[in-house]
Amino acid sequence: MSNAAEKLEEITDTLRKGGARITGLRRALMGVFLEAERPLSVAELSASLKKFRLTPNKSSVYRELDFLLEQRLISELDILEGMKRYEWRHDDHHHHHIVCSACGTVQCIDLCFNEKELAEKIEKASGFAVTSHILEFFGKCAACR
Amino acid sequence: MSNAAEKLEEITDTLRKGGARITGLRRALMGVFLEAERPLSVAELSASLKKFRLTPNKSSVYRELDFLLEQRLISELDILEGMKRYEWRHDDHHHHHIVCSACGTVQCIDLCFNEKELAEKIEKASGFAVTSHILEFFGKCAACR
DNA sequence: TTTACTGCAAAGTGTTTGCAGACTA
DNA sequence: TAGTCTGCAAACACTTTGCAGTAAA
Repeated sequence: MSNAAEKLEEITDTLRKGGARITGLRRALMGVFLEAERPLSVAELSASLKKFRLTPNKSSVYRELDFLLEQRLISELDILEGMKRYEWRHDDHHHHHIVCSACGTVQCIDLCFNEKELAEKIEKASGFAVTSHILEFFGKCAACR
Repeated sequence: MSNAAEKLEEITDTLRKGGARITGLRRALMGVFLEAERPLSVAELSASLKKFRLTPNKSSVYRELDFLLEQRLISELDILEGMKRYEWRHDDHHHHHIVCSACGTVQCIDLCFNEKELAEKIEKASGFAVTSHILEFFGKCAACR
């Protein structure tokens, strides 16, 4: 399906209207993100970019990630790895992750858990106003078991 | 209450029997942890140690944390801060945290949420065997609102 | 042509390691 | 005394920054 390609064109148009330029790195990075179904580390992103015959400097990658974060096109994830991961904000769809402690892979999962109820309880009990949360599971993936 | 002091003596005895030595840093660090009711960063730990007139080298602190982790006396927490936090394993009591994005403080909270049920669902759906999880809330604490 | 973006090198964090010396038991 | 622990300095991994040059529109 060319759904990803269409989406990419739509986004680049918007970005251009905002004064941004669509460089090879930018287009390629967005392409990688749009196809990925899990959060990627900077190392994984750089590796994927090689498929586009791009070997950008790591500072460019970090700067591009900052840009995409500012545009709220991707989000940042930090889970006990000593490095961050980034994932496309597909329709801003909230979800959680399962992290395999054997192979290190991070996958996305949909879950319904009583988050609103919990946030209310917390606010009543401690006066803490919850604005967001993270819920991540660790264990062994099917392949590693 | 001298509960903490008693507990400390009990632990040091056990550690000594295991061949470990109870140095000033070790005793002080355990003291800080036993009194803390929230996860502490290395910087916070070092600051607290000054109260015991101790200004240990940071590598000693990290090594001591490794030791306490090995002994399963503390646990490690990693949440979008670019640094780790450590907390005493009070009776190995599982709990979660609320992180204030204004002042950066991390507090512990007790919660009952359907974690076992969720783990089962995940296993059925993806074959992923869940062994642990983290659930952290972000927002503004009562003092910062 | 304008100015957003890039590469390079250097610096900044948080953390780890090797080694010689200090201190607990 | 024996062996664990410590301080120091240097190295580490990941990330950020300054600056001069490149390229998108």
